[in-house]
Amino acid sequence: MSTTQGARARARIEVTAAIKDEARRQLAAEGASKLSLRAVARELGMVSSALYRYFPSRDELLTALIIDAYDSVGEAAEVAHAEVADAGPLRRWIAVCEAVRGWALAHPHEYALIYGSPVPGYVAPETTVPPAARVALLLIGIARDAHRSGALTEPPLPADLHPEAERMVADFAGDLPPAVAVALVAAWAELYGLVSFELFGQFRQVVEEREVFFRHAVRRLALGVGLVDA
Amino acid sequence: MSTTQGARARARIEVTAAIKDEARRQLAAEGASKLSLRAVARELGMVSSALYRYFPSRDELLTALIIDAYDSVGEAAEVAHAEVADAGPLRRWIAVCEAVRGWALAHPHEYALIYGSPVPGYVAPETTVPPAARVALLLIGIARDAHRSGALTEPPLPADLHPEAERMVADFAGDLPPAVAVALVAAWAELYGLVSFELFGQFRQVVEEREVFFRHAVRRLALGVGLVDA
DNA sequence: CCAATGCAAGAGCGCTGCTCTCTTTTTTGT
DNA sequence: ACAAAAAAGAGAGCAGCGCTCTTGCATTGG
Repeated sequence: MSTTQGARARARIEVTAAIKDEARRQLAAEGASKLSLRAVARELGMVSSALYRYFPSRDELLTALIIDAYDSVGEAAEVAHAEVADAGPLRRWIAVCEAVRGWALAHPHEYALIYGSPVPGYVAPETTVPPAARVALLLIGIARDAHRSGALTEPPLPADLHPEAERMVADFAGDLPPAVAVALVAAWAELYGLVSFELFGQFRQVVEEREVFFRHAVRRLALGVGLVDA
Repeated sequence: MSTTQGARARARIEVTAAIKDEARRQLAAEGASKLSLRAVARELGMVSSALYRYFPSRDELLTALIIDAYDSVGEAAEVAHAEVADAGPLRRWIAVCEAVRGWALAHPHEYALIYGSPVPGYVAPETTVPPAARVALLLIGIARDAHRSGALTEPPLPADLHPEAERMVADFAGDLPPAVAVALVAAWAELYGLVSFELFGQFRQVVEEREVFFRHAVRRLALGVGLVDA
């Protein structure tokens, strides 16, 4: 039934994809704020108003690109992780972090779109949540495996964070120790601090050997979570 | 001579300030991308073209706001630090970090302007460097004081980062141990990762008790730099 | 076969940053 | 003191933007 459900439906899918492709091209070339519906339409040989049959607004188009970007960085991290799936937790952690950094350097504007300042007044719809969680799930998985195999030393946790930590465990950290859940969330945010500072130019004239610096920094993040040196 | 160097010069200073004030108002209200020269001029009762006598372009106006924002967060951090100047390094570190977070929560759009995605194609001019360094200098100063008083344990530093670390020390870290300089830079970036994730909504449904979580996280950052528990 | 639907096109609204020209006002040099 | 020069404001205008509305055409399903 879905094989050939009319030339119209097929054309719609193709045009939608073409719009996203061209929009992604412009995004990569000039950045989100220069992404123009009219320019996309022009490049595709259609008139601007026709584009509204596919995306009800510029924000909706951006949302589609955001989801794709989350999926793209998530997949890059998953692929890099799969390549060292048999290695120790520390090695896997570093592989995921370096994959995120590599993807960010290769797709700076898409990175800025998802981890930079949110478009003003724009609230990400629920649809973006699952793809956004892919990298985080990888990191959680690494910690969980380490925990199961005994290669995890619990970091300290102050008393006033116990309730919060328990909630995190119940919500998404599964069978991880609460202190590890808290440390993971912090390390996750700190990882993006490192990537963002490099990408947004804050390391200019401060860090030169960015590759080795990053590797060292994320290694220390892993140690902070409790992953032991393998 | 500079007391009354003509009504014209004084008027120019006042008008320039009024433009920046109104622009900051709009920035705080709607965000950088909605800041409009025409709207600023309208609000000030002038015509849009007149504004170009004071700022040659929208980007230049934004740059002025960026510098002010760096100074604003820098001063907030310095004030908070001065209030606990006699305390131990850890306490001072936490005070600075919490001041940054507090400022960011109070001025989200200005924070996004300086630490979010850079305006596409926009490269910050050299003028922005000194104000941007104020917070970093505070953190360096805390580490230096701790080092002098012996309250600093050197973190580990892999061999391949030694040259980079030496360069950092020569460039801006003064008499700090190289390993501390590297750890400081990383902690600095990680601090902004924590603040950005909270501000840009990545902690939604993940971290609820953001205040205590943040305090704990930056405390661990300080420990990672080598500041010892006082 | 024909009515209903989907889609593209075009015109148009109000907004934007920015430039150019023209007039008025203030400062400066002789 | 007065003319030349510099600075500032006003207004029109250009090209671009997101978005809406109406109109004609093609495809589709009953």
